This record gives sequence, structure tokens and C-alpha cells, in this order.
Amino acid sequence: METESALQVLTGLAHETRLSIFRLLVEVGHEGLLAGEIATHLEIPGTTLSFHLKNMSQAGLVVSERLGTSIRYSADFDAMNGLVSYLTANCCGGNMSACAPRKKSTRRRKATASR
Amino acid sequence: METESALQVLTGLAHETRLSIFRLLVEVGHEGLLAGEIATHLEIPGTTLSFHLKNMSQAGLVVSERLGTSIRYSADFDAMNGLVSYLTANCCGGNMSACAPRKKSTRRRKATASR
DNA sequence: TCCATTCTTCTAGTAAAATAGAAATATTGG
DNA sequence: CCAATATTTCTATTTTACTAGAAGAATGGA
Repeated sequence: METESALQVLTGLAHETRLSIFRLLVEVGHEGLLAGEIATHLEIPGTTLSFHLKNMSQAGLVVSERLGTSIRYSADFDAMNGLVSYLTANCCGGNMSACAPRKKSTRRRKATASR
Repeated sequence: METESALQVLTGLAHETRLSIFRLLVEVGHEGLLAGEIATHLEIPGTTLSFHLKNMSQAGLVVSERLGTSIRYSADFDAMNGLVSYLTANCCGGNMSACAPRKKSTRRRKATASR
């Protein structure tokens, strides 16, 4: 995965509405939902939904199929799975074990709590 | 992980500069880099870097430690790992195997736009 | 063909995020 | 205490993203 597409996937999820859409589609599984069903479920206008679905579709987060006058959308896990590999590529200069979730005993949080 | 913090993590990575920062810190490993080293490496002004590091710090993507007049930043994988679980939570109504990379499915449902 | 559905694109207005200079802050050494 | 260094916060400006109404396009039925 290239930086460009990793950014698309991240941007495709980094919005409250789009994250809701994705998780909803993840929950229902491969059969997905019709655009209208998503709009009703999340209570957002169709035009707004369409804007986000286009974004997510280009990012590879969802796939669509037309069914009559409706369009069925479903989550595509491939983009998300690829993202994780991308984020940890060349982790710790090749020493992957250092990237494993650290144990609590060795974890160190920063002392200066910003915000 | 809650939706709010998942969004913070995603937003924390969904920007070209911040993604570069994160991957750079992932590569160098636990020892991290000083803020100034990051700025030099990525060729961005210190104020811009600081803006992004604050963002990422609040998202839990990086941790910092002061070393004299410098501040050392390093990647924290916990937030990213938690994100993946969050994204696939309740996947396919509990049928996790359905989330594995899929084969070409011809399954199809009747187009009823009810609800 | 004409019409009702369903969804998308167009468009313009609104909101949010990013940039970077100037000023401020924390630290250490003299 | 003062100066030098590294970084952050403040601020204004610019850029990008989101929203949603109106209009347009695809589909299937009568």
C-alpha cells in the first residue's frame, strides 16, 4: 500500500459520519445495506450520505452494487487490513518484536499531561 | 475504545505530515527522536510540527519525554492497536470469520427499502 | 412513453483544520 | 541572574472539508 492510498483510507474513516457508516456496514456483514437504509438508520440527508459514500468508495472502504433503483453498499476489509501493515512497515528498523503491545509493567506514559 | 478516541486516532493519522511523523517514529523505534530532529528530517517549520505533535499526543499516537531543552517523541502502538479492534467490533453480527478476506460472493438480497 | 423511486452530482454557503510568524515558556550553562 | 537553545502557544490568514437544497440521471412498472 502506498502513502497516497493509506491516507485515503485514513481520511475515509476520520469523520464521525463516515466512521458510523463503516461500522454499521461492518456489523451487517457482506450483504450490506441500501443507501436509503443507511440514510434512515443514521438520520442524515441523502445528499450528505452520498458525498461520504463516494469518498469511502474511492478509498476502497466500501463496495457498491446496483439493485434496481437502489444501490447496495457493503464494507470492504481489504483496505483496512492493508492499512495496518502499512502503518507498521519497517517497524523499529526491522525488529518487529519491539512493536508488539507492551506489557503494563514496562509501559511508560509521559509525565507531562498536556491539554 | 470509544468512538471519540477512535476518531482522534484516525484524525491523528489522516494527514500527510502527521502520517510521515508517525511512520518515521515507528521506524526508529522506542528511542524516538527529538522534535528538532523530526522538523529537520521532514523539512517543516517548528511551529507546524508542534501543532501536529500536540494533535498526535492527545490522540495517544505518540508519547513524549523531556531531555534538557529538547523533547523526545516516540510512537505509541497502543492507540493504533486498539483502533483495529474498534473498527471490527461486532463484525458481521459476531460471525468473525466472515470478516476474513473474502472470496467472490454472488449472494444477493431482495431490494426492499423498508424500515 | 410517462411516472414514481432512488440515488448522485451540482452548487453555494458554512465549518473546521492547517500554516507559519511572533511572542512566550522551559531548561541548562556560565 | 542572564543568555542561549529548543520547543510551545498565540494569532491571523489561508486552505480544505462538510452540509444540504435543487436539479439531474438510472431503473423499473403501468
